[in-house]
Amino acid sequence: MFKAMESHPLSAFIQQFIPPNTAAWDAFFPLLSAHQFAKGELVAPAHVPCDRLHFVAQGVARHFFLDQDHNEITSWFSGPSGLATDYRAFTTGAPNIFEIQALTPLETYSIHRDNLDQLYRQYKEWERLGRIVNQFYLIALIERNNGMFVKTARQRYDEFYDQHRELFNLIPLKYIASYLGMTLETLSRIRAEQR
Amino acid sequence: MFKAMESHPLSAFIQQFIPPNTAAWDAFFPLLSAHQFAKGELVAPAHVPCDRLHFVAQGVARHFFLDQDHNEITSWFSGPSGLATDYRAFTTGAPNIFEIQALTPLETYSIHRDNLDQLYRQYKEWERLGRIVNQFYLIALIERNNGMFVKTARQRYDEFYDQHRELFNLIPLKYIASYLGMTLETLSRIRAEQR
DNA sequence: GGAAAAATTTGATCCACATCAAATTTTGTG
DNA sequence: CACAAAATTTGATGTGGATCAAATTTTTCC
Repeated sequence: MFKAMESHPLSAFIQQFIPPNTAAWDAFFPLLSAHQFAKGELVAPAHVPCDRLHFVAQGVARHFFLDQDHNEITSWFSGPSGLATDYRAFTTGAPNIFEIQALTPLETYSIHRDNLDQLYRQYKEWERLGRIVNQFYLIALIERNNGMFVKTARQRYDEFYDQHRELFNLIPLKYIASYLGMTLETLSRIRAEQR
Repeated sequence: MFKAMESHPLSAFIQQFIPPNTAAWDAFFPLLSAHQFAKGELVAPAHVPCDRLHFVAQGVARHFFLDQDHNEITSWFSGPSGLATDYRAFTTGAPNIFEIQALTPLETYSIHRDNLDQLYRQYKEWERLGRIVNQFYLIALIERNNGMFVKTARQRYDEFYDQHRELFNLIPLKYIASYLGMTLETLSRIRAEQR
């Protein structure tokens, strides 16, 4: 399927954890399906059990859910090497609460839950990769949490801007405002006073 | 050290993931140290690299950090089977940002990072346990995050009260207020209008 | 290229919750 | 027990950011 396995879009990511050309390595790639999503398309519809884990190879997606007033709240952005899946739904089998939308043309590779479970069972290296990826996201979330309460809208914007300058001019500000827990108007005013 | 391994305070927890009386099971218990902390005591001081993972056996601890104005922000509570460690510091080797304080007399068992790494390397079952524990906390945090922004102070209180009634009358309200992202006064007024 | 749609800005007003201050109740301790 | 310290409540006032309403700019796409 891929002549040179090393050239698969996910190789660089996996290689951080699993040595190439081992059994654990080779077992993975044949299990992947490739997907393309147009800008605006949904990777998975809401309220449906979700059994594929999508790795982003190209593009940016946002995770969002609907609050009690049916406003869309953006909770995460995923770029290359990120995951475009409601992780809770995928791991627990519960229905999707989060929807994932392509914000640019999006290219993903997905693996079915059963196949991933199989990898976990068969290869210690995959358990390890799973542990480390979970750890990575856990720590990222702890940091995001920290003081989302404590910081002013201004501070949250400044930190996000420093970290993710590349997203501005690529995706609409309304999603960034939502992710940062403020209205579009507040974000606009913060950016105006900057200039 | 423990005559009947099954009676160790962590047995019930570990048993969910690892079958008793296997090599992976037996390897664990001799690596633990027991600790006692008095009410108010710190499990680990801030800004010091932290190399032991503490499992709570008895009591309640809080995780907190200092914001830019040197206010203590409570970010998590740990009861029995919970972890009383700055997980980020423990896993990455970075200095502690979070401090952990015993809110009641606290009993923990701790394992050194090197020994845990050893278990991970030696036993697939431990990699698996690590993966699942990470997954569990990740999902818990995703749920906490969800809409901490979106919900009113009132809603956050109601949900927390339903989930953790046992903490009220056990620990001071100021820590709960901080965890819920509101002032002590606001929490008090919410509780007053309830009655 | 030009009209429609989407995104962004700007302005006026409002409110949930913070802040500051003090009284009251509860808890811990010599 | 007593009293000092800590916790909680209650009151008065202030404010960051929400909400509502348009105007303006940018993007999309026929």
